Amino acid sequence: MPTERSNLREPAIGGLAPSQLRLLTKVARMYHEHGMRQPQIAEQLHISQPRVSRLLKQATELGIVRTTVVTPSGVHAELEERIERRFGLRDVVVADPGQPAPGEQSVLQAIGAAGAVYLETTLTGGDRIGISSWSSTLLATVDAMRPRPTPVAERVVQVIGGVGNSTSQVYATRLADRLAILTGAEAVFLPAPGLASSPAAREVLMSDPHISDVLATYGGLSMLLAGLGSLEPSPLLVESGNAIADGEQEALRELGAVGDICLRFFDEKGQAVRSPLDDRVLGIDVETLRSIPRVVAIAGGSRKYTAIRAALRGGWVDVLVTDLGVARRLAAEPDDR
Amino acid sequence: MPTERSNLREPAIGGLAPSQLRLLTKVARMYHEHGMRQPQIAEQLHISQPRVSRLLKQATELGIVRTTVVTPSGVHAELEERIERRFGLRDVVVADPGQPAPGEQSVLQAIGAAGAVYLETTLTGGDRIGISSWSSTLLATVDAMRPRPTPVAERVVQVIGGVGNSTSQVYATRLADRLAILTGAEAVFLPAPGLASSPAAREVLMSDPHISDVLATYGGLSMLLAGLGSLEPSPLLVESGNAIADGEQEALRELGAVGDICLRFFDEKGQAVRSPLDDRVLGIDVETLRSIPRVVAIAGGSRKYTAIRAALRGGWVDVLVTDLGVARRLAAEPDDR
DNA sequence: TTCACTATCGAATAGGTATTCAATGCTCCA
DNA sequence: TGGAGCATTGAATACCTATTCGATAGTGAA
Repeated sequence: MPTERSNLREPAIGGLAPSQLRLLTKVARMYHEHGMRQPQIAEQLHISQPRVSRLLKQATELGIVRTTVVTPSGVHAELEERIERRFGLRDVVVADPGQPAPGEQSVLQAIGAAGAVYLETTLTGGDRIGISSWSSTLLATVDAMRPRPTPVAERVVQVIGGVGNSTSQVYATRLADRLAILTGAEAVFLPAPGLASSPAAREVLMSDPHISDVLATYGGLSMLLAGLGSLEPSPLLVESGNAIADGEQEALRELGAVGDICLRFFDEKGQAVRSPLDDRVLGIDVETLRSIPRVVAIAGGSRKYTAIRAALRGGWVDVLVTDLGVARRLAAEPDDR
Repeated sequence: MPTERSNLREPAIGGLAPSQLRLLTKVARMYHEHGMRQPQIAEQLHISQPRVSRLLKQATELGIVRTTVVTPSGVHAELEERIERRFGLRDVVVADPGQPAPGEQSVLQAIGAAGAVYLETTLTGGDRIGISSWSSTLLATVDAMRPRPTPVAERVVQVIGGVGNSTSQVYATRLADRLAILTGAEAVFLPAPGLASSPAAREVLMSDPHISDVLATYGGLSMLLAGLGSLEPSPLLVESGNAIADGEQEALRELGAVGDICLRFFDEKGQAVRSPLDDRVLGIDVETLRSIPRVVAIAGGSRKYTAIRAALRGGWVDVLVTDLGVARRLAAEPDDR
């Protein structure tokens, strides 16, 4: 098959003579269909290995070799990519509750499972994880995780105090505890309410070494696992004794707040909303939060849509785990950047 | 690297959890479509480079990533021209499976890839495409298409209802859906069975506005993408629950039918064969079908030879994408016009 | 013919990927 | 409960591929 003479007039498809095309297809077949290595092909055709490489490249450019990725049904790769691009996220995971109009419970379960898988595959060791507590979404996530015998994280730190009465405070630390057990990490609790009764009370608490020591660890976090709060009443918040009084919620809404991450509120555009509440929150501050390399938000359900969108717009989040419904709406958002 | 597998069904969820599939697809797209290097992907997804390599390998094995070598047009130019002239076609594309005696799977892949290239090069925008569903050939075609950044078609319309059980009905719409996504077009589905249980049932269905609205769009199609059916049992038809009962097939054969396009049957000479079935088919009718400016048939394999020849003789088709074996036989046909 | 320019080629090697290997976890059976 | 056997993992690395770079040949103008 070696060389042909350079024919004068040939139809020339793609700017190339058919003889060239035949060589291209031949090499492409040997490589892609017969699995031959380039040196083998080179030897058989009496050409050099770099030449084979160049021919293959050319064949790909000309579309003679085409590689396609078929998205299996039930996987929403395009959707995820669109959201990643639109909001500049590192990773998006879309969980499919598998029902046309899923209830909150199904959504919770779906994103919980997806979040768990995400953590299981991406926590490989050494991470210092912050976890915002009291979110039923995070609870669902942690519940769906399988215990790892080998430590896959160094430390799990509670970045927000407990909320509400002492019962739910316990519950808040439980989340951090569970995650720590599951990942084999050391757990660091924040033995304090998430919301002090006054700025002064917060100062007092923060001067307690038990607490300040914990706060000092926030700077070294490599990852934050957070739920997103919406300013609609959430079942859990209500249950846990209305951490944020109705009046305060109202005030926040009037300031334009639509949601929060770790009790730091933001408006529709994702801009931080300052409020008197800020000085009573016992937890990670905005600056430290934003300096964490990987902030993973797990949140879904139409009730939280506005909050999720705002969090993405404001760049509060690097990785989002959400449900199909929210994902579709996010993907349909006009690009406002 | 053995490529030979009798993988005749859908994307092949090889007993894997959806979350696994999701990751496979994600990695595959990052690598093959976005051209990212493995270390990059590893970093972004917080997994190790060897893992990325293994995931890619697995994705290839599962058929999520498929690489095909397409015969560039022009290699078989003479053959193509001869068939065009003999049967008065607008265009013929001959795909070379590249093996002396290719199995159905190789033929499928070859003509699928060739069909994909044909579509990619001839769809330039504004087309309203009808697509006949449930054809494994069309599936192979759509699977081999690369996504286009700009929309190249206006609308993709399903011109035949689904066939068989509800599972394969979904599968039928998926084909239209995929094509719509790939071309950036709006998808219009026909939410109905392709074959009603009785003429009366068909009437009822057709009076449903969801369905009649779709039927009304058939008149404006600028192009039809169709498979060709032969009256030999096809693996897919059998699998999807014998849409056409054996007895009916037999009856059709006795009427002289050798094949169909969109469930409209024709005999050896390409003449339409009227049968009781006609009044049960929910899809495009013969007259509308024949008025479509460009009917592209993608079909190959010796099993379908008689049907293909008949379709050409009857002038059902303007463009044919087929395999080398069929092409050679077609070119050797005596001119009987 | 000569010269300048460009295209093409292969040796060397940089770059990227797949595999090996040892460690560890899981499953199943005694 | 213990442990044999199999599966999975990432670090190290062998392997394979793509690119660089200098050499050579073709091309066209003077």
